Amino acid sequence: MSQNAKVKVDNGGLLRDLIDSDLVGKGRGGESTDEAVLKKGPWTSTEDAILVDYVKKHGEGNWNAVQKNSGLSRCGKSCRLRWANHLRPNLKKGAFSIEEESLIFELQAKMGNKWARMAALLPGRTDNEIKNYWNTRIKRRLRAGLPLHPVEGCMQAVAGEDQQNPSFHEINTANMGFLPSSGYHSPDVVFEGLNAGQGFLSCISEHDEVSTGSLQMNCLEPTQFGSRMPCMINYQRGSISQYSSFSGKSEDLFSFLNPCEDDRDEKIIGSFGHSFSFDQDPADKNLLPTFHVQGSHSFSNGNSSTSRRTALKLELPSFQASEAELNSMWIASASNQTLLESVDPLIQSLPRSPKVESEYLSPQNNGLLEVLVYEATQSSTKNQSHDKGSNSFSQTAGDTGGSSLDFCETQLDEYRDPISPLGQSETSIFNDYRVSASGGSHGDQPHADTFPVHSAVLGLKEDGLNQFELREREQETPTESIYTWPDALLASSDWFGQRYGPFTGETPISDSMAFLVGYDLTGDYKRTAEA
DNA sequence: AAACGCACCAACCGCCGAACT
DNA sequence: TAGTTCGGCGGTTGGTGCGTT
Repeated sequence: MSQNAKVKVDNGGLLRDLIDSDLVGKGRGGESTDEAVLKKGPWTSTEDAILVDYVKKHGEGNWNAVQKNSGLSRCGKSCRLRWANHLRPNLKKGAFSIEEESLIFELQAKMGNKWARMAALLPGRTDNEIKNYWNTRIKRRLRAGLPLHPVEGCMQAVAGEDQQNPSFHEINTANMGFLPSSGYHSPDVVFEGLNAGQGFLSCISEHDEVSTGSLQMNCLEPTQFGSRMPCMINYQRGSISQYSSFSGKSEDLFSFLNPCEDDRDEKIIGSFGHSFSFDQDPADKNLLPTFHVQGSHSFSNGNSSTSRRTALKLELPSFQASEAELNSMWIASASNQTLLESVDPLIQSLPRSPKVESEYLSPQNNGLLEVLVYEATQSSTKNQSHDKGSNSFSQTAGDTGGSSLDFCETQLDEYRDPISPLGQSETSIFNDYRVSASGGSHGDQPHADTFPVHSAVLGLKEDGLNQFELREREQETPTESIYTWPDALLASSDWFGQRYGPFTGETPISDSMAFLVGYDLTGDYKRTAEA
């Protein structure tokens, strides 16, 4: 039986068009052959109809049989791809929703380019779709000189991965979307002479001897933000110079922090993949340096002394950032009352709902999510509506029941597993926020200046915000905490404040974020800018 | 109006692992 | 156990439409 005849049997009338066309059974010379040259190129509606019809009859799978049984001059792979990406039911067409985009960021930061796995967590989306989206986004961001991931997202994700994989550099470059080395080399020393008020180190308490404004970032070049792990440094109250003894080793791995003016010759040395903390002995006031392997999440917050203390956790970018961008990042945090110190206590007070962490609080979302919000608000609201609970971040953690992404929770659990590095990566940012038991009586009180920003990024529910704000306004004394810098601050200082201009009530970002969290950010941003 | 660049998307290609013989 | 087949995955390419110059 000729191939065309077989086709007629399986597909009936559908075949007539196909037979008349040049799709089936024609070789290069146009003559029909039993060994037809498989067609390439775009699929026609006729071919689609044939494939759909075939799958309806025979089900998915055994794709190589499609060509034999249906007469489609397409290879099995092509059939499978066409079915999976375009013809199968329940495919979701159209632009990605903000919810989906944020999930893609999170998943990409965790998984790398595991598009198929991501697609499994995004109902109706295909791996090809996600891949295209990401690649397009990468191009756009690279051209704009923007990081592919929010800082913390990279850090946390890679930090977790690094615990398992001995070569986190590979993970970084492979999974985190770093710039190619041709454009930005990845030096061992990736963070040097950070300038306070310019970027990633804005989490220093105002009442510490090392104020935010006393830090100097001497060198901020894109090349210095190579594909490396973030540098995390915890220090306690006291001059940084006290810790200069730590600078002796592995300088090639260490980055340097020059605490400016009065401490210019003194450095905090941190290494990527590791962290130092300086635990103060309450008895002799000596600082007891401790070394923590990053990923252990055993920063000094866990066993902090009761003495008055301030801690800095420096989380350096593991990806490229333009100087201008970095500069802008610092601006918002240049004041004594930094964004970071303000919002960090908030994190400590965040509800620890896994759902919240997953859907809203994921470090991987921070930063880019704001951009997404911005872009979304700029382009259209086609994917969002205020009362569209299933697709809105304004919903609370407990309100996500209708979300199409709910089912992802189960599969995402593997990434939350506290044993899993992924799980750690997701939760560590929160675990690291601890308030000193003594000292300020209100150590758990967040600063009102910026926590709404943080909350916005983190997706806190409105009533929580108001509670925080009320408490904050009742107690204005500075907090004593181990400050960790969430990437949300990047978002607030850079993505919001600079890239899109100072926050005003009219900015699309503030509006959109207010929309997302049901909170008016205007006043908070104004305060921050004025600080 | 034409040329150009860019974004987006669909599809292909090569590799790999699992299943099967 | 080795070879083959098949399906899946990720990287890449090519086509198309749109905006800009």
